[in-house]
Amino acid sequence: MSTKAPTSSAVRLAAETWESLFRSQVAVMRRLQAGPAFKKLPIKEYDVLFTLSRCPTGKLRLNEINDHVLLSQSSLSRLVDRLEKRGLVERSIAPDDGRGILLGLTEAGQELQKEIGREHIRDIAELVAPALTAEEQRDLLRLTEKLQAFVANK
Amino acid sequence: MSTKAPTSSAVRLAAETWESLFRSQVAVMRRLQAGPAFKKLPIKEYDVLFTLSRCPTGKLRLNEINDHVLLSQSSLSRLVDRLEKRGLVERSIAPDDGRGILLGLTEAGQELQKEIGREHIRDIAELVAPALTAEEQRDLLRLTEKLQAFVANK
DNA sequence: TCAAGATAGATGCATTTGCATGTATCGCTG
DNA sequence: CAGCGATACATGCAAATGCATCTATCTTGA
Repeated sequence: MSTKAPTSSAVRLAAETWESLFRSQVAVMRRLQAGPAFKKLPIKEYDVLFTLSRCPTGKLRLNEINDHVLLSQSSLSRLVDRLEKRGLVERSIAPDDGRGILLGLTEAGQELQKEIGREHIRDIAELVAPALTAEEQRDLLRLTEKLQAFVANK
Repeated sequence: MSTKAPTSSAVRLAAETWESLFRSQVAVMRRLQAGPAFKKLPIKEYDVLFTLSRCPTGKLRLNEINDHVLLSQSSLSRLVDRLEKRGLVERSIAPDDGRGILLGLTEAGQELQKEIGREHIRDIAELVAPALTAEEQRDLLRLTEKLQAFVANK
């Protein structure tokens, strides 16, 4: 395996790249979460509904969801409590693992996700589409996917 | 001014791009904040020290700092309280605006920032540098800067 | 120049978060 | 197959966060 020391310029480039990725995410997120759609439901809670809506089976384990969001396990547990109290999701015991909890959207949860989602995707498009050409967006998509894939397997 | 309606594929591309940018940020941030350096100081508090350390004058207004972080004004105010109580920063009144507060690093704040910064930049490099080539990193840097610049002036 | 609205930052209070820990189930090993 | 460490999720509690509001200062316009 390769263990050559990184040059200081390589370290600097990586740091600047991350810094810029991070700040751009902050700038975009700030705008998005200020949108009127997120008066109904905080964006972090929406994100869980969204994640469930994208899942082919319609149900996900809490630990799988936890990998997608920047929240501790206990915070996610209580966030799901809130969603459940509002009747937007339902917990059920994972059939293949008695410790696990499967989370699924209720009818009301699906509807609210779609409703917020329509506004949200419009806000995203207004912010991102005019900032970068289609080709630049495809590049950015590819690079962030590659970065994420690497980080996930480490 | 141009007001042509975006095509649905353009909307979809923008949404996927943002989603990927966001998830990659979550994945990287999760790793970074788990680093041992952030036992000493939470990453959000470090970020304020870092921002101050990068500033040519060494001092910044609270509202300027607030633009860089994903925190409400009141949360930043109290975060700065904590930093001040630990002797890492000092508040002073902005000379040109009696309402404004200038924040600067103390000696101890500079030292702690450098100390954490050394570990932090190493973690970043270990995560980002092997994931993307130097050219890819330069592309990602350029694209996220462009996105951020657009969002900032909107 | 002074009154009215705007802006910067601080603070009370309810909500959200994370850490440490608890409970239950799983999987492995002897 | 019994026991023991590991894993999944929940919960008590202290700390952090955001919203609404407050105070102080600035800016504008009559």
